[in-house]
Amino acid sequence: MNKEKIKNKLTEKGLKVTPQRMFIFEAIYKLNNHPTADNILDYIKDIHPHIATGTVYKVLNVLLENNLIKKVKTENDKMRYDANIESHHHLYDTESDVIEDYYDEELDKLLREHFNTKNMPDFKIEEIVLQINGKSYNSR
Amino acid sequence: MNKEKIKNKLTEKGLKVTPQRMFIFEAIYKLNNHPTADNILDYIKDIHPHIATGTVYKVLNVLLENNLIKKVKTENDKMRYDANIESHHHLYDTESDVIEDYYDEELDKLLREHFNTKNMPDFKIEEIVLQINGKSYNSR
DNA sequence: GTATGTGCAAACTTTTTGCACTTCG
DNA sequence: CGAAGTGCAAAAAGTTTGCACATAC
Repeated sequence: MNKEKIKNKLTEKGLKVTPQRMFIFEAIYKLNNHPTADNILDYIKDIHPHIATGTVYKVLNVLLENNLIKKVKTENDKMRYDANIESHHHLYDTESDVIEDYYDEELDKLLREHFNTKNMPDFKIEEIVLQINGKSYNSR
Repeated sequence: MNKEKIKNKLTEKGLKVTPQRMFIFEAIYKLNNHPTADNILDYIKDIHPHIATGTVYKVLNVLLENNLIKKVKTENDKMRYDANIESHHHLYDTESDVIEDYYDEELDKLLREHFNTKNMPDFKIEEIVLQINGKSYNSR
């Protein structure tokens, strides 16, 4: 995700393009492992020591309100942010607290079919997110 | 869930049965709509005004560590507690922040079958929780 | 030029901690 | 009786807010 694209995303939403917004938004892409506000703050403050904590939170909230990023929460964990706004599922490693994105079109199709036949008159589904808890054996 | 059963659950885990633990645990059952710590505190303090906030948090953490209750988290929301430790899914009303439990054996079977055929060598699944986001039209 | 955004510090909310005292088993 | 639990108040985390100043458009 390059600077030009990030700039366009801000402009499309009618948001002013400020340096702070640019590098905070970039940071979420770079820290692609569902960073916490704290991760983002650390990363940013290394490069731009003068940024205010309040500004980072304000920018995160503006990006959230404009659907440019998402929030992710898991049990035993604080709020995290995700620059990946496509619909996707999460593999959650219960030991390390690492969240990995999980895509599975076949599964999504299965779910769509299941809930189409299922009659749920009281609830209008907008989105289904699977949280798959377990242990990851990734060599990292 | 009666007092005797709650008492047994504590004893089985080798936990001392104190009045505080009894009525905090009971409160989570009674406030069955995935209460926050704050909901629990309000409820308890009405009946037992002398209980300390710290004690409630300590008891909640003891119950969690002993798998007697679960935590539930959603985006845009604070931590909640759930006395229902059976595996189940959640219908999350994005407008009202209400979480309803959702059971669907057929769906669980579908998921089991799907992930059995799916080869995921790097990940050992322990539990799958669907968060179904949408709008509830429940007459309440 | 003006609406919008930022920096800063203070405040707020939620949760944890340390320690003396109390209670369960 | 001794280990474990509770009460209290202080502190730690995480996040929000208000307002003067700065900047994008």
